[in-house]
Amino acid sequence: MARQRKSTEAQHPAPPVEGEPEKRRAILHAALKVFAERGYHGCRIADVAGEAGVAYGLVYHYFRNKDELLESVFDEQWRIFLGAIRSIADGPGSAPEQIASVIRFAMDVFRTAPAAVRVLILEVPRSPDVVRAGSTRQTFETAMRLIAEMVQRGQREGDLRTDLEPLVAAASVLGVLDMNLAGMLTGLLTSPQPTEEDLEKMKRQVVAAALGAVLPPGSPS
Amino acid sequence: MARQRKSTEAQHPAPPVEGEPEKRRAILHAALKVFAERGYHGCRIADVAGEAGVAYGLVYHYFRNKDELLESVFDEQWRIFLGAIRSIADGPGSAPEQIASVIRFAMDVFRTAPAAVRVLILEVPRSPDVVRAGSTRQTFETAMRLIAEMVQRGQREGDLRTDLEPLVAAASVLGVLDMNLAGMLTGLLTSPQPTEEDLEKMKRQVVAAALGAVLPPGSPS
Amino acid sequence: MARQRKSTEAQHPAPPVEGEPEKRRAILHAALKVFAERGYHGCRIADVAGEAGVAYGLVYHYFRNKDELLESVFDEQWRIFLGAIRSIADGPGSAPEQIASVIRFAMDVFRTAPAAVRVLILEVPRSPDVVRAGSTRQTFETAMRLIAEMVQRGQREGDLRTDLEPLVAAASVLGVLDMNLAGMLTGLLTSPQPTEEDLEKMKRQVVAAALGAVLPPGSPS
Amino acid sequence: MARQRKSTEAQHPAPPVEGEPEKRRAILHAALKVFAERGYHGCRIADVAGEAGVAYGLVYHYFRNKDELLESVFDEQWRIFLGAIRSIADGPGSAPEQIASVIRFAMDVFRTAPAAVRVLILEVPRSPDVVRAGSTRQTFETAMRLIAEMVQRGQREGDLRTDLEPLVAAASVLGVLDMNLAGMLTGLLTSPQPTEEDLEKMKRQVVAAALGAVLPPGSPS
DNA sequence: TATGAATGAGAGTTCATTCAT
DNA sequence: CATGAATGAACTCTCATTCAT
Repeated sequence: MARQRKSTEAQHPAPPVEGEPEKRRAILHAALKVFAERGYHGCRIADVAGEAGVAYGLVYHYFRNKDELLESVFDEQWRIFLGAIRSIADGPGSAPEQIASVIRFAMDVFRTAPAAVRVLILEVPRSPDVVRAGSTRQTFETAMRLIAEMVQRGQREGDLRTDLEPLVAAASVLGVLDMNLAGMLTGLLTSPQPTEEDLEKMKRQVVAAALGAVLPPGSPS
Repeated sequence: MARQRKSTEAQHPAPPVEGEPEKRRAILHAALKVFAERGYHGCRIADVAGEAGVAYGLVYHYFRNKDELLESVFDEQWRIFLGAIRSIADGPGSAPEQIASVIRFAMDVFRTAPAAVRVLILEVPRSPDVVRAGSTRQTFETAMRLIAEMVQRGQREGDLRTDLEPLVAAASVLGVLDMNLAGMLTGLLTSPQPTEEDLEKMKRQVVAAALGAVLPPGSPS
Repeated sequence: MARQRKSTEAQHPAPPVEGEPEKRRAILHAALKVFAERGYHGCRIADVAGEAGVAYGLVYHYFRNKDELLESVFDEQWRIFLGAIRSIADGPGSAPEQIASVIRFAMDVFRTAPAAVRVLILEVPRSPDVVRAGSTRQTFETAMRLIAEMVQRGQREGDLRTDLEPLVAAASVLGVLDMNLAGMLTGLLTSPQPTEEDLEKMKRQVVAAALGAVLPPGSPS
Repeated sequence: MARQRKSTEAQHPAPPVEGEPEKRRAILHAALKVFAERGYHGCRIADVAGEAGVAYGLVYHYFRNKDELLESVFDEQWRIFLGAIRSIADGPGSAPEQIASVIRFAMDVFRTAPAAVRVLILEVPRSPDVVRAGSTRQTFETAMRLIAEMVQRGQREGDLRTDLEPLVAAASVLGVLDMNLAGMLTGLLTSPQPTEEDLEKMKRQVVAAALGAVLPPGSPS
């Protein structure tokens, strides 16, 4: 299982798939960048091709159409995130510790690849139905369900509060993560180019808030 | 002071401003609906005009262009939400109680006007920069700051945990709310047309999760 | 004959017709101004109404449509010019002297009402066929023919060269006038706001050039 | 020096620039025709594309927008005229002879390419400011200045009257040419499809009139 | 593979004109 | 007379997609 990643370290840019044409990678990479900068509708095929240093028509050689291109971008990014979640879930630690790891992973990725995070956080849930309904939607739900399973285990083991349905708890954890990342991206919570120290402080707080939402009311932090 | 609203009950559709032309209202109302259904880019002026039962050009009689129209929609919806938050902040109750009231208000609005919520939650951040950067952005930040002030008071009075910066705490509360609403809108957390009972249950859980994120670790629910 | 003008002095703005509604005049006056500033296609009914300080629809009360409005503007201005030419033609003086008077009159008008000249010189031929084909065209041709008649008399009386057909001679005279006025309007021949002295010098030269075109080759200036 | 033209013969349609895409030429050619027929505002991009037998969007592949397209048409036509003037100026002959050549050249072009002349004479000075202010304006002024330089030489050499400023003299020459061409175009001076003989007669007369405007008063024709 | 010319449906915007008051 | 809301046809420009080379 070459794609299985055991480490939870942020890994960007995406893993080079052996045998994948170099220009295809370039296009995908450019798409991520342009997409992050301009959003789904503001990003034109011409921009992507230009950014990739590739001819117009080549994009259509590798991708059926715009939607497929962008869905590929989503998928790739999510696959990475999903892989990390799976690794964490399969690894050791109590449910709260695993949830904290997931949050930390996401915050770490933000440090090295804010563009990717911007796409995942801000654009995914806001793309047209074609994309939303496709594999991306499924992938997003998968992430949610993986977290929900963690929660379920935590509830069984008495580490997490039981008055929240697992999916609601998972949504709450991801919501805390999402909105804080959005706040960082838009410069509301940190300066647009935060220092390492800023990021560490944010990481601690976001972990604390996310766990607070799902820990049993009387439990110590 | 007719505009001052003391109740936190959901109030939709938007208050009729006296002297405002009826057709302008119709256009605004139609825009909200079409916008919620199709998103910013999927919604064409022709659709709005059609939905409002009004001639194409009239939209341009009342609004300079598409951006301004949609910004007006945003503003109106946010103003309502903001008004509610202000009323709650100015009213009685401890910080945690006030925060719970804000969440409950938003969940109540969802019951009566899911389209409005869909627009606020899913569409606002995906809109083009013109809109994002305009008054909408400001309005959103204002909401965040109002919650942050509530948090600050709660921290002073010993009701809320002090290890979170107020803005981070506010982002976390809104994140929990946002992601759960998004989950309801997309049918992930509830059926697309949830029953009253479903909604009540969701409301309780979301309030619990949001408060959990900001209450002191050892405090009872 | 109140409209018959014996003097060749520039008379602007146009003569108030008794019984003509004041607002109609205002509209006509505004149309001349806006038209001169923005040209036929750049001039919108809204601009004219705004400039006249009058409601939108009132323009359509007094004029059937845009073409008729602008044709009225043309007509009025040309009627003035035509009236002057007729006065001159009916008055004393040899053909060359009369032609010189026509040129001087036009140059004088430019001094007091450049907007009117701009419309007559630059806008008439660029207008849509409806206008060109209408009374304006006729009026323009009338002016040409009046000059041609002057030329004819001059040829009979031995004051003007006979190797030019009268209409060609007339076109040449008007051409010299037209292009020099255009050069003044665009700032190519004089500064955009020429002094009195500049204008006097231009007047002398234009008269000299125009006459040169039609005088017999060997005649003294 | 392929582009250098020593002959003053009318050369239309425009010279094929090697390496220029065929369809670009077709569009430019169609634009000249449609433009001449309908004028700047009456000519729609769809018409041009249709006339060129080309898809709508291709026009925008080669030209940024309508203004740029039409400015290109202007420029090309003027460049040809300008080239001819330069050739004449650089060639032999006294100033009056050169001026006569310029007039004859223009009249010859009219015979072979009335559309081009219509555009240059009737449309250029009447286009929107964007165009007027662009390179076209400059080109027009260049033509004027070239003639003015001819005049200046003629004045120095005693062939032309000295009581006219060179630019005024140039404007007068071009004015005679312009108004007579306009008269021919509109059918006022000749039938709309004049015979060769008509044209020859017109040519002689226009040359005579134009020279008359600038020759010393007492000089023989 | 790779290129970029070519296509054309679609959307936003303008503005002359009408009409109820 | 006077107003300005209401209408909708027309036109420019964009951009995803195709295709010949």
